[in-house]
Amino acid sequence: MKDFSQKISKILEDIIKKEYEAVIDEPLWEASPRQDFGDLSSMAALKLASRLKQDPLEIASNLKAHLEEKIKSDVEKIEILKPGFINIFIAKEVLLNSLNDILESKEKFFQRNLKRKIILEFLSANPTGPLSIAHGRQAVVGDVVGNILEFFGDYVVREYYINDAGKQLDLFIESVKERIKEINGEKFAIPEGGYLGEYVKDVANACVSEKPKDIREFALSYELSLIKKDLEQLGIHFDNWISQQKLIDDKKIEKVIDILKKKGLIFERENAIWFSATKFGDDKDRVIKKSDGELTYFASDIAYHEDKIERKTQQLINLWGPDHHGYIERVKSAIHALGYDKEILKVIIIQLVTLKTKEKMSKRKGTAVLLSDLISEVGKDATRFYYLVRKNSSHLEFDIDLAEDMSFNNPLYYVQYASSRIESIFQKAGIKKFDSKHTSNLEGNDDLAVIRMLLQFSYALEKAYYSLEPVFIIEYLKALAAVFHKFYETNQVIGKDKNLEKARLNLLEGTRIVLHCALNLLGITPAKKM
RNA sequence: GCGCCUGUAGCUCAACUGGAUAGAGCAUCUGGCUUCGGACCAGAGGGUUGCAAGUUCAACUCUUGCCAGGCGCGCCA
Repeated sequence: MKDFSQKISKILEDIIKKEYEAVIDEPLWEASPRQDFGDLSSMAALKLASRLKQDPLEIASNLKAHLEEKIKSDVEKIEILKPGFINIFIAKEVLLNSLNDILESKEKFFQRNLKRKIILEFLSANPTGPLSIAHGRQAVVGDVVGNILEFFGDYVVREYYINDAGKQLDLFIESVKERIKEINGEKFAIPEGGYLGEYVKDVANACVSEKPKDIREFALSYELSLIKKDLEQLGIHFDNWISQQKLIDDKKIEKVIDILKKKGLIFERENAIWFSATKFGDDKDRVIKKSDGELTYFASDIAYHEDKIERKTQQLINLWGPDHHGYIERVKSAIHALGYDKEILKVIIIQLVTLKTKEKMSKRKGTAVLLSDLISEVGKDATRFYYLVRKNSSHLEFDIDLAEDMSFNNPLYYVQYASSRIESIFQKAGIKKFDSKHTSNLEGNDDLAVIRMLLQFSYALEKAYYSLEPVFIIEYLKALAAVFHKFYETNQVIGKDKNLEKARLNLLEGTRIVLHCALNLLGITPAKKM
């Protein structure tokens, strides 16, 4: 079917080239793989019509004639509707062959081999406290985006940038030191703007019992280990942990400042060193070295991005919180100034997360709602699933009651229930192997509807891949589960007709393959029993 | 003041980047269990897509101006 879709776009291109090329100066559509072939042919007719100021119906019927000639055997019928839409109905044989292809190649049927090297930086939360529910969304979305990219064959490096230099960490360490004094019964005072959360006392207590030589180092690794523990709970793994302090120690920042200086993009004002960001599209010039001689966060971020690009990377993807959107142009202008294409960096802003049922959470005094509390409340799979149900740019309201609801109101259960039903039938049928020769016995509308839905997975993946929006996988899973439940309701699998039974077991196996593939991409374990 | 996100059915959200009668779930109402798991399925009602103009064969989608909510505009990170 993937081939079938490509076949049709190829044929359309050829027809257009032959018949209409003289009047078209630019390509009709970009080679965007995001549409199915029906839309593609309709678009061709409608867009041609608007370019040529001709009747779209006429163009559509011309295209139809050519298509019918080229792909007669693959198509049941082609129809033309009102303004100029072309509907292509795939022949049964093509559908059945596709199912057999899925049975044979499993998830490889849907994979690609794109082989871009991508550095995916996400989360990068300050190591000054436990992860919040907002961090959780960034972590899960980042992880799943990575899975989707890898599924299409990209080489993905998952990277966490540790802000272990600068004022925020200093303040945190000061706060810890004051808490240690408190534990030791000494006079103490949390500094202005310092950290007041209960968790600061946990670190302080650990310091008192472990007596580390370097409190700063100890507290930092203590917090990082808490973060890693939360991530482990969610099944998330980072390939690289990049230390900001190390970039400073390695003189990487001096290096990029030198480059910029040679380009005449650095100037001094009010005892500080500035970068002329406005020359590259930013709305203000930015400080790189403060008047007290310290480097800014921005300065090390320039060095960090330069470092990432220098690692022979074709694409940088950063996931940031909504408070960083003003920061995008700043970093891009620096990338541009260093002589790279600023489009190498793609930033995804992950919008805020709120809780619908806040009272349920076992909130610890003085802290925001923690990711770890959420995970222990609803579990890994539900946490991951509900973090993905909205577009990245939309606010997410996490409904804990719904996530815990053991009923069909809960879309995750709806999806998992489909998985359990399939497993249950397999068990009852005692099936071990699937033979594609039986597939030809499928003929009912419901059977074919399931196959069509299986093939739609390609388009869900395309959309998710090119938009970097995992939500399309979720939407697809819900649609697949709905089609399956509908099939299940009116069609018996195990029955007297053994040939049909074997054919339908093949159909269920195809469904299982796709279901598992989609759930695995989301990092959710498919249910066998519920 | 400037920038970003959001506004669609009573509620929570879709709508494949300008396409076909704006669709799902919840809630409401109706029907279906001697059937592989009813944690399901079939059906009904419910809309001036925040408001107002504009662009064209076609606008939830693009442009402009308003209205409402959220966030950001540091020599913080």
